[in-house]
Amino acid sequence: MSKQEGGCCEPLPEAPLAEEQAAELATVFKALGDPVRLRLLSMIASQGDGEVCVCELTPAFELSQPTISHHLKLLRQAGLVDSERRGTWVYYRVRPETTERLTAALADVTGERRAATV
Amino acid sequence: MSKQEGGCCEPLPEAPLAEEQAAELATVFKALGDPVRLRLLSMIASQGDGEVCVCELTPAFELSQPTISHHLKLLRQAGLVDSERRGTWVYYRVRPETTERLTAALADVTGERRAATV
DNA sequence: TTCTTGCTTCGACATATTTCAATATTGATG
DNA sequence: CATCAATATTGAAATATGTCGAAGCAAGAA
Repeated sequence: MSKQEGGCCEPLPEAPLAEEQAAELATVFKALGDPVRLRLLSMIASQGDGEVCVCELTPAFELSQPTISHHLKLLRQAGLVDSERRGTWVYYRVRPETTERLTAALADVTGERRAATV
Repeated sequence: MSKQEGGCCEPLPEAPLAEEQAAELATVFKALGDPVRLRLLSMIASQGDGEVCVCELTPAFELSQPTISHHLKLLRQAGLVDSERRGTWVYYRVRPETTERLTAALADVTGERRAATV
């Protein structure tokens, strides 16, 4: 007799998203939670050959070079991109494993169940 | 003669993601960039009837009730959830328009072009 | 009305983030 | 070797964020 139609105030039986997973996911979303990093990622992803040199990215912003470098580092730490040095230049590319897992996780969190989370 | 295979250091011709859109998107991703908010959203989304009372959400965390309220406010401001008061209780539900647009935008930013952005 | 319950808002504090200038590092070149 | 060019790292300042306790507000009950 404690739970009827309008029933309320019973703690949810199970947490759909575990604390650990939430913390991990949050790190990635946090990396996307900045306009500069979003544009950087978009620029990297939209290159046909999948690679972009830092020297192509930096002039697209009215920010100092160290600032861009810092944002790229956060994207890298989130696992969203990878970097490789070739000669003097450093090239960044998207890491599809991460973005695909992220897409799946987003669908999961928002309730658009589409496929099992990898 | 200025752009060959190993060519570099030419600023990208066009920004794939405009500054304005990036700022908007970043707001939503920023809202997801916190473990508590991710779990809140997940809890709201995973309810069969699509609605969850705040009183069901709060006890799932070891945080003060005002803190939970604050996180819910951020989710609401990001357009991810909606709230409605019924009597003493306040119910939250997911806003599918936003989550669907977000999914499309994520695919766009990460290069997984799947469908036109709504 | 007054009381109680559920939730939000306010004010404050500690921590995190964003940004830059200065410096360091790495690799190519003279 | 010395020097230059492309990135990264460091250190510091301004701002933003997460958290709490206290106070405020709305709705039902006595």
